Amino acid sequence: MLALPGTPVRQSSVRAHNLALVLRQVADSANPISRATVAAATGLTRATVSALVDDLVAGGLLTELDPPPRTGAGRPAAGLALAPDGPAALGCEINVDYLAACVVDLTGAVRHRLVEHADQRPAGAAAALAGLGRLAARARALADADGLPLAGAALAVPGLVAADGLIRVAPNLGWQDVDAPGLLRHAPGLADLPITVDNEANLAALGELRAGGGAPDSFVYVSGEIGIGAGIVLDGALYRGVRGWSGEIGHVTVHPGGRVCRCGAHGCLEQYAGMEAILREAGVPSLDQIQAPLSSAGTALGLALAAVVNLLDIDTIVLGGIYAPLLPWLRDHIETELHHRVLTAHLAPVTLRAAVLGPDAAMRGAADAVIRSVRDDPAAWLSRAGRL
Amino acid sequence: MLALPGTPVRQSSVRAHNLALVLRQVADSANPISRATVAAATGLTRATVSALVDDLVAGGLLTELDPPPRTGAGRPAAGLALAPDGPAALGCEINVDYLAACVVDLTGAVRHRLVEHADQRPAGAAAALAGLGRLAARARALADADGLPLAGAALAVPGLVAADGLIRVAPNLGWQDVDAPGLLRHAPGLADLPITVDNEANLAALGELRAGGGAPDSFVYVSGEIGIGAGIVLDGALYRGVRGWSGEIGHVTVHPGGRVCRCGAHGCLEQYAGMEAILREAGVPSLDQIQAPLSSAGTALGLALAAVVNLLDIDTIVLGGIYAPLLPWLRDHIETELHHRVLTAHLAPVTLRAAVLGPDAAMRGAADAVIRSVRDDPAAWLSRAGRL
DNA sequence: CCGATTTGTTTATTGGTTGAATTATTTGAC
DNA sequence: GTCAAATAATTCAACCAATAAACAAATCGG
Repeated sequence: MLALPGTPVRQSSVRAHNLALVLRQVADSANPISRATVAAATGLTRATVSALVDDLVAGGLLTELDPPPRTGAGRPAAGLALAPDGPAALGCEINVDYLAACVVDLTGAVRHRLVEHADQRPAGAAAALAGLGRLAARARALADADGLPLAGAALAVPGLVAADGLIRVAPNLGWQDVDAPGLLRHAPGLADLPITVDNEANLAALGELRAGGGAPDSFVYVSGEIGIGAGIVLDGALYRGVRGWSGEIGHVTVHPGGRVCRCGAHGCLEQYAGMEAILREAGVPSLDQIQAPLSSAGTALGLALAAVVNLLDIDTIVLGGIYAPLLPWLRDHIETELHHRVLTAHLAPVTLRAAVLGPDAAMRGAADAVIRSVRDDPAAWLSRAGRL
Repeated sequence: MLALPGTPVRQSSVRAHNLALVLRQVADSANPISRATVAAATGLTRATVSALVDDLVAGGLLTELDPPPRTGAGRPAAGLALAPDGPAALGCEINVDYLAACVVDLTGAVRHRLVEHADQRPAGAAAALAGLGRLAARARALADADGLPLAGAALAVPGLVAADGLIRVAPNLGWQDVDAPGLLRHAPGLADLPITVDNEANLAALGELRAGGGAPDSFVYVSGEIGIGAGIVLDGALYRGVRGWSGEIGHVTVHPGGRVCRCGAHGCLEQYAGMEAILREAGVPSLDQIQAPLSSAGTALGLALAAVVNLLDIDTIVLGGIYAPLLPWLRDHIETELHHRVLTAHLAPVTLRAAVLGPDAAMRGAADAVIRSVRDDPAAWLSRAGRL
């Protein structure tokens, strides 16, 4: 995608697109890759690729490495790879019982990781965001020490986030209408960085898209915590919805007329498959006693996921949060419902997978979102880097 | 969108993009519009716009009209508008009890419309497609008489269609694995035209997107017939799903453990809000006696639509097929469920609307899909027209 | 040591947009 | 009735980016 529809295209947009194309080709290659290979893979000329690579190297996004092992006759290739000292990202997360921040470099490697366990509910939003600001400042200092320039910061929160970053509701934190970007803009660690705020499940889904061992480019990520959220990835891009509130699978009805939910409705998934529901039914949480509640949780999840698959024709479901370790006990129940209720189940299978990133998924996804924005539009970074 | 991500961009793609940009600007304007206005609106130079318009006029996509009423001093503008004699499209539909074809010109006007009522089930797929071929031939003759070149044909069918146009299942026709494009390619009226096949609800949704009085660019179109399908439009584009089978809302569970559906599952929406379900409960179809079944149909619909809104954060639902005329009796029941079950209902309203196109929606949408493809990529038509 | 081979760079050409100058056509003022 | 102002559209030189083809660099195999 070169330009948004509705915007004119000039020659510079061509260059911007092709810079991104070359960068992506290098990023997607496991090993260092030569200019000639990039040219062959993209369809651009070797001359053009050389010129583009020059810009990317000058801008600190690519580095030239020792050539890969020789393979035959001819001049040896110069290896290209993402610059480990290129623009890095600050990924942050606020959740009910912890604050976290991490620094991820352009190659996707986690350079630093800071976590502060503490219940965030008593002190309120302002205190939590102030605490996060301090954590971010520490992370930033570590990045500075490594000589890493920061391209931006992203924050994952368990709630509904508007397009401008305003947190409209975070039920499990008890927050409402919190201006997170406004409060963070003055934090010492974040003062001059572009900050984005997004829903925790959305960002975790992005994290899986990037890091997940061969995640397909359309899937649904289900994040099971106290609440249940989902991140919907369609054709390799997060689908946020008209107002940014997509993925509220926790409030899909699975038993009309069933238990009352915190949201006021009856029979929401959250009341049958949320963490509290499972623990409530289990009593003492030994593995044996958790079998029965997991059966009803799995069935409820399967019911809701069947609706997702029927509506969206998704072929992969990734379970994260508490569901990832529980998947062996949930799988049969979920798959029974999927097979039974998905119209196309007999035409093509639906894959059910556990998330690979674990509890860091949202924070990693937040950082990845920033890294991805640089990788997707290197021209913007180059002109920004030129101005600094 | 200039090029698919992953493809290189050359100067010719710039031209293709800007041709589409100019054409869209003219198409979206209610009145004839001048080159200067297009330039101002798009951000392109007047010189560039002139050059692009020259190509579009030469290719038969635009025509120059008398200027709009004068407004002040200065040379009067030449009015530009879509050419009514430009490339037209053949829209076709096969449904349980009729065949239909229409010719729609570049401006979106329906030039011809042919419908043949007859139950298509007894004779089988080959006979139905042969009948459609004859109908298409008649439509094509009418287009030829008007001097309209045809850009392509699209066919709407009530079933699951694979990416290559193969009809995998059409439950209400009793079809399975029908190679519609293959059978139609040899029909006299369609011999040399590119043919696409798509699901009826998908195409009807596209029709509403174009024709619908101010349809927003993300909505769900629900097509109520014997079966219930949905077309999902996200950000102005049809979302088809990984395999093209999205929108199967008819088989979303609304009463787990409820009535057995034709698909084998229990409690599918179709069993509570499908045409047969409504008529079965109503007995004699007088308006008074239909109140009670509409109440349970509306509630079931609301339940399924609440899931759609919770998952996709859609703010508009368009009801078509039998639901359009029944909306006054359904509205309260649907809205009650939406208000009760949509997590974000109190933050932003969900609009419920009847379709404006009526029973022709799918056929119109089929034609519109072809017209849209020309409008979205005029460069392709120009080079094709040049070769002919 | 020399030809074959592959990588990367240089150079002239081409396609397409831009910006400024130019031409065309009208309104309004004197 | 003529001229100045205003707006629309076209022409033309300059520029930017990609291309193609020739060229330079570096290695292997004999």
